[in-house]
Amino acid sequence: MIKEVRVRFAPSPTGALHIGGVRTALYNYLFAKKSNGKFLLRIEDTDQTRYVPGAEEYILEALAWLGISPDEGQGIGGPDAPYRQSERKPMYKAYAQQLIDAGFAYYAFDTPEELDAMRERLNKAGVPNPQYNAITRATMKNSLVLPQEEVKQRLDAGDAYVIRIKIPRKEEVRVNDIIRGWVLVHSSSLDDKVLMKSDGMPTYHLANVVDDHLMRITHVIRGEEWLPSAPLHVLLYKYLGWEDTMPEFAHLPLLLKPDGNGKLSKRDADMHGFPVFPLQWQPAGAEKTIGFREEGYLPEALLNFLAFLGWNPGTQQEIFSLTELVEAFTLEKIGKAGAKFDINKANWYNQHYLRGMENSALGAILKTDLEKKGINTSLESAQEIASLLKERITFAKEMVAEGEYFFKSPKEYDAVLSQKWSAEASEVSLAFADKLISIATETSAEEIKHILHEIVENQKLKIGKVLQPIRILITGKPAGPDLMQIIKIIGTNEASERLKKGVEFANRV
RNA sequence: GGUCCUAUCGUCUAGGGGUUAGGACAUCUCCCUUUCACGGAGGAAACAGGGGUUCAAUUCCCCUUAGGACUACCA
Repeated sequence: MIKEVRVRFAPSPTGALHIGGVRTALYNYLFAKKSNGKFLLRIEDTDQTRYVPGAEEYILEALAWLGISPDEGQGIGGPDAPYRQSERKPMYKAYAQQLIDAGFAYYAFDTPEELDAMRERLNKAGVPNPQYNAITRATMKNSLVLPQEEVKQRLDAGDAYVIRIKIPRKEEVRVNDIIRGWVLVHSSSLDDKVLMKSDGMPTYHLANVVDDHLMRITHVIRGEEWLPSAPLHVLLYKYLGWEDTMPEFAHLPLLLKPDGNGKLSKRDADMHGFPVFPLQWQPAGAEKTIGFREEGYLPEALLNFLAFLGWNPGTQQEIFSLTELVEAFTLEKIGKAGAKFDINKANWYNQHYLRGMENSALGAILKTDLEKKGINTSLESAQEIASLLKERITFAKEMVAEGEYFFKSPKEYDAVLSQKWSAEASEVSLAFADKLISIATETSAEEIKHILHEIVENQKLKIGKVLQPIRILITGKPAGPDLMQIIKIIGTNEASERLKKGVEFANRV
């Protein structure tokens, strides 16, 4: 029987989920579903000082909004609960002890001051990268150099200590990455990383290896920033005796800022005026940050966009539903190089998916948006307006501003009006206004068009000469959906009034 | 500085020893339309540089350059 695929998304609850994290979650989800496996959510909250209330709920809500909720994990439950590392605290200690007993780890009693002093001393001596390693540990206060008696004494006395991994002096460590192939690192460039902190909590390194093993994770799919510590993790699997079941690794290319280089940050996003968080986020006492959801991005658009940032199916198809993504996804097709975050493309995807939305859905959105502005319309009318507007917007929320003229007579007229204005336009507008007031309310857009054309023909004019000025008179804007439809919707009386008022204005200027 | 990763149009990318180096976004032109948008047609636009290997390198190897990540008792 083939082992079930199990992957995890393991964010740390230190704030809102970054969009890069969202993509990592998405790839994990896609891979899990493609393989008929499980997608787990584990909360990595071993740093109690960085814990932010609400962050965990935020993560769950964000994944739910996108439709990539985990199968097991924090907030869902499952066979390996608890899924919050702070609640798994006792388990780590046992494995750390196992490592010490086997001689792969040791106690270190150095104070932060002593560590600083060591680094400073080494810096002065010209060592560019001071490390607690095979060489320097000989000069520090740890169970490798201190007399056994003193170690026991300190331990019994409750002295603060950490547990460090004992990195071998000379050993080639190999990591096989699905995306990058073999990565070789010499152990001499690694340092004796802390495994257990003095507060009794494990560090990420120990916790993620222990949990991934206990949770039977088969593939670790995470950001490239973890690649440098992957050799350490490989060593841990080996020292813990779990080499045979060690998960496979896939280190994802980073999401880069749109201009220049470097990891995409919130600052970059703010500068360019787009979100980095899926949902809005408001830390206690701080300012609210808007998210993709509030900005008006559709989940399917964001997902499609994100999926293509670093991955490509190898075909010409660019539009993929979540189900199609699952079907097409493979880790092998993930690229190696970082991808710049181009919000333009995201907008295009959004526009695309928006156009695919039902008028009824769009109409409902427009109706509530209007209500917020104190304007009431019927759902039918909102739907009709939405159908006219949807081809010319990127976000649903733009409908209110774009279609303002459906509800309000224009307060000002676009400057194009004065250029296009003429005695003929004035005459036609007035004649049209007169006609409009005399016809029945249920007159169709087609008939209204016919009436206008008749007037224009009688004057021996071309429609193009007068239509744009008339449009501006009625809507205030030089562009928009079919004018006759607009007139039909706002009503012939209203249109007539707007025309008269507009003509007066235009002739004055 | 050290370790590791990376390098095809402006951007996301396909491709791969011999191709007119393909697509999408953005951009430009034209068509459609009363306008804008949508849609349609077309254009401009790329293999970082230098060495190898080879009959042949954008593709394989090395170096350079550029960029990035990591370098905490943070994840």
